Amino acid sequence: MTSASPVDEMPPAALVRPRPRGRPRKTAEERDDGNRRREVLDAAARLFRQRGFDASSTRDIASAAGMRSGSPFYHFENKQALLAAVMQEGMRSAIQRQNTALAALPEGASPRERLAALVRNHFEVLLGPDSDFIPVMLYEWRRLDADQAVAITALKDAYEAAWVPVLTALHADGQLAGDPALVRLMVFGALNWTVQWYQPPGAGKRRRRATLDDLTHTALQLFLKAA
Amino acid sequence: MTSASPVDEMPPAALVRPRPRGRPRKTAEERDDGNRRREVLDAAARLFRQRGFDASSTRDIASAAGMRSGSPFYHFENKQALLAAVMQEGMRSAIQRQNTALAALPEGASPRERLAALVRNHFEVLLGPDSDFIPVMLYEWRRLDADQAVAITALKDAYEAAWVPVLTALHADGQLAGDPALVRLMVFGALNWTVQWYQPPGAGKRRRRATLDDLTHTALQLFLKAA
DNA sequence: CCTACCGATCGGTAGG
DNA sequence: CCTACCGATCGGTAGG
Repeated sequence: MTSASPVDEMPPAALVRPRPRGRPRKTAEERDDGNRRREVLDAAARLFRQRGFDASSTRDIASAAGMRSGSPFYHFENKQALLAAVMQEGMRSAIQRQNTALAALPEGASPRERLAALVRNHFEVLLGPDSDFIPVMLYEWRRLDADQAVAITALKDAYEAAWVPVLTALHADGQLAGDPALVRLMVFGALNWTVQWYQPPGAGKRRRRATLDDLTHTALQLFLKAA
Repeated sequence: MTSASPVDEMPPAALVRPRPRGRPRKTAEERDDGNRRREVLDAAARLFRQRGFDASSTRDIASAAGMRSGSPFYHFENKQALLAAVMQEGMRSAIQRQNTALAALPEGASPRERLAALVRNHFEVLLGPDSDFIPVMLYEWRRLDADQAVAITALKDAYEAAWVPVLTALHADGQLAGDPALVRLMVFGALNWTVQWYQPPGAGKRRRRATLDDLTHTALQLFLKAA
């Protein structure tokens, strides 16, 4: 700009007149710092997923969280750290859900039943409610720096570790064919790619759309040999 | 900027002294417009794949093609049109390769052999030499406008159309299980996701890395039932 | 295709 | 967390 726009960040006139210290008062709960941080995180996750990291400005995120443009930087050092936080929160939540899903299985659950639980939970994490975080992790890897990538990779490895014994058992049992390392990557590919095309069965349903149970069933049919 | 940088686009001093009309003369072949356009396209594909669309500036692309910053706009109306051109060129080439691969099959090739040819060709298109175009198409969809998306979708549908009868035949034959529409999407997911992790067997091979034949073999093992 | 720019937007910050 | 702002970069263009 040749001369910085003088009304760049002026608040609405209604707010500036009786000098209400910037913003309407929030309740104690809303003003809690951790809470506001969480709102920034949620807004960032949603925008990063919808438009991508680079196409989401920190101003967009601030606005979506009901803040002024500079305020996200009170909670996060920079935009990249916000991205890393979205990914970390996504993985933390995903690992927790996965542990819960596995713990809910009956004692002597078969490898097949275990895989069904893992796949179903994975679809929930990718496509269910509050599912913006993990897709961001899957599709915005490149924006992390080396240190951040290491930290997130550790979480991702922890998440995937639960799959290894299940896939190994199925392979040993003849229900899953092919080099297990490559098979695991391809299975995750088939599952993760749903983010690109899946649309939940909403109100405007011309044809019947697939549910997450449908996806799970189809995936198991596709991958596993014996019934 | 408060005052536009005055040396913003100055050429190197060596070029400015005896006034050689900006640039060293190119040979007739290099000066051909279609050729230069192709160089822009190739540079854009490579950068869009490596860094993503938004993270690749038109200046980066110009520089990679040996041009000044404004020159890509002589060949393409804007950056988005350049992206669409990358995708179109990718699909044009992919469809041509696929037709060639199918035509090379023996007369009575089985559905299994046909699938192997399709999968192997798909890996070539995704991961082989000159494979920047299709990954860009897969991962930069969101940057297209509605009209561009329609045009590219038509090409993508044409490419995928060749798979449908093969998958249908395998399903009818009991070699492929699950709802064919969902199965097709999951198969493409498993294949397309390789872009995220596959690294070709290069010089620095600690362990032996998978070849495209390995990937093809594993994919068929994973998806198909009977031997 | 280069030169020489422009207007807009963006990430980020000092100070309160 | 808001105010008011900065420096940098970016897509794009007129004219040659």
